[in-house]
Amino acid sequence: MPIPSTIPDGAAPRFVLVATHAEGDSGVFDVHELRGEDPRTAQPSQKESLREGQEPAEESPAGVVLILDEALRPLTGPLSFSYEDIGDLVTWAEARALRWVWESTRYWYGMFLTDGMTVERCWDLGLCRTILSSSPATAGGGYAADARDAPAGDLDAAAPAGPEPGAQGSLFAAPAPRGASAQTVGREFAAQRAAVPRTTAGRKLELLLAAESAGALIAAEIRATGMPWSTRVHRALLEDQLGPRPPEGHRPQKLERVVEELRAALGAPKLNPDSPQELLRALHRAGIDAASTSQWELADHEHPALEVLERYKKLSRLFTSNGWAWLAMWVRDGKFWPDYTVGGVVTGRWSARGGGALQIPATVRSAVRADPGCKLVVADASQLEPRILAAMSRDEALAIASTGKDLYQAIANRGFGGDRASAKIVMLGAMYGQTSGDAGRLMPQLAKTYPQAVGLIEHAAREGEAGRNVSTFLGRGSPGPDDAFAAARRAANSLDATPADQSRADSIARSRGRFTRNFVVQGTAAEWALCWLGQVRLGIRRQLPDLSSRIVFFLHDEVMLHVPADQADEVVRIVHAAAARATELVFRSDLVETPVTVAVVDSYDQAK
DNA sequence: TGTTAGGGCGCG
DNA sequence: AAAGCGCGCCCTAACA
Repeated sequence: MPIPSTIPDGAAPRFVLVATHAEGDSGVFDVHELRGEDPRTAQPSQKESLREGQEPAEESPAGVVLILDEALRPLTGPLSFSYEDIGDLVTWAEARALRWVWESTRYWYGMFLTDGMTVERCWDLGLCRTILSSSPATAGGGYAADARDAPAGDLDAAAPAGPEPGAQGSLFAAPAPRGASAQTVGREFAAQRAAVPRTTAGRKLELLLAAESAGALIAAEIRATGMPWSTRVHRALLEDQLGPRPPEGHRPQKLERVVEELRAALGAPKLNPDSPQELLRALHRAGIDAASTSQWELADHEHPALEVLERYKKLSRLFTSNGWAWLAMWVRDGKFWPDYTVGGVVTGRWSARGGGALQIPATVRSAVRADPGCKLVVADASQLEPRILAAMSRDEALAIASTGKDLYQAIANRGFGGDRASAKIVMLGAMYGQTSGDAGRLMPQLAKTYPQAVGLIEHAAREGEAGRNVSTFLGRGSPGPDDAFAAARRAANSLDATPADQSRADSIARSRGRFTRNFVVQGTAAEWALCWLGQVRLGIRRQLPDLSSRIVFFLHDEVMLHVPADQADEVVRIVHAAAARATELVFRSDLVETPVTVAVVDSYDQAK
């Protein structure tokens, strides 16, 4: 592609804006309609139906790019590209450290990766829009409304200060066409940049947007790489615990035997143990006075059948959730393929769909194995949430407690007579809003010893109870109260409110308080983890540029890399350094320590 | 027959 | 009666 030759002398390209078409173009699909689709696996019929016109020739344009400078002035006109020839552009842009701006990293970068191309930085407009729309840090909090209501041209005029746009007028002043044209994408990008204020809050927000976008790159890379998974080991494990693979619709032998044992123990020969109703009735008949069949409830009861039931539940879980059917569905070519949704949780955590990627049970982790000559580097941020709370609240006492290896022991030693178990319960209880039991009883002591930390989460709880929103440290806003909250409050405030109305409203308010209380901590921890992950990625790209060490899994505060054995030591160093750097980036302070535990292993079960 | 709600449990 | 937070997935049961 003749990109470089079209750039004026002296111009400084900063962004590569990617869209499906220029205004007036047709014959290419609309990225909005493809969102959520995997370009690699989408059925041909679906893909083709999105193209207006003839058979999709191999040479057909896949989209257009526009090179922009810092002031978002286009340095080129919209240039069509096809998958076949975008490689030169990627090389050119990466050599200049440009940031790729697009609506969906999942879509565009997924495509790049299929063709073996990587990029270093991006701005994911879809993800950033979600953050900006609800962040209290956006100028006046009105980004969403502005973006919707502003007349054409205004958004461009409101772009951040910089060199004035050329006299010929900006491309983005044009009226919005339908679909993701370069003009639409450009206008959205300008609006998003303008929404970030030049304040401390804006600086934090910018970090969050960058981290979220980096996360999107990583999620796409994990999706393209897959997590090494040994079908052989998994099958052996299943046969060992369940017996041979049963015919469709049948229980495996060993599971069936446990069912028989359970029926005998409960004197219920036809019991279906998967039916909570039937099971509860059978328990009652056997003299077990339980209110539900959950393991938590049954732990308080004593009966020979309960040990059998527990064994049944464990094995049944393995069979239904991670058995042969799961293996056939989700493991291909020796890999499990996690499909992440970046920012899929309101707090900013990732969610995942398909295969339960974020719930891989300990029982099957031995099937996650490094290739020959390779290692898994498994790292997790120890006791992350209380450390995050210490940092975001600037609680000096808790910061001091964070400098040891074991935060809970340090808390125990100051205020709880050295009792680690109690210290942990009360700390977790404080972050989750527990009021009962030991957690509730010890709370006053925690509040006295760590007033800043407890004050922060108590304040978040009060805000939530009052129906107001809270925000993470970097500025991700919580969702507002739901309809049930408002309805309950209306009912409680009405003239003929009953005590029941009042207690219901109180209950819902407290529930929201627990949510907002936890939101600030869980959400800020997610931001830290995202920065950590981003720094791990950058470290690998820069220090091990052959890209054979790869991030293959991410789970809230844990990351796994698959690396050549001779790179393992360097990766371990990178992972540690990235954690320290993340803390500096987010909190601009190193008073609180955020140590990570790193294991170099051959299989996942060997980590911790 | 297909959809939805809720119990239960895996992960952090 | 109230009950520590956030998820996804499997199952049954209820309902259209």
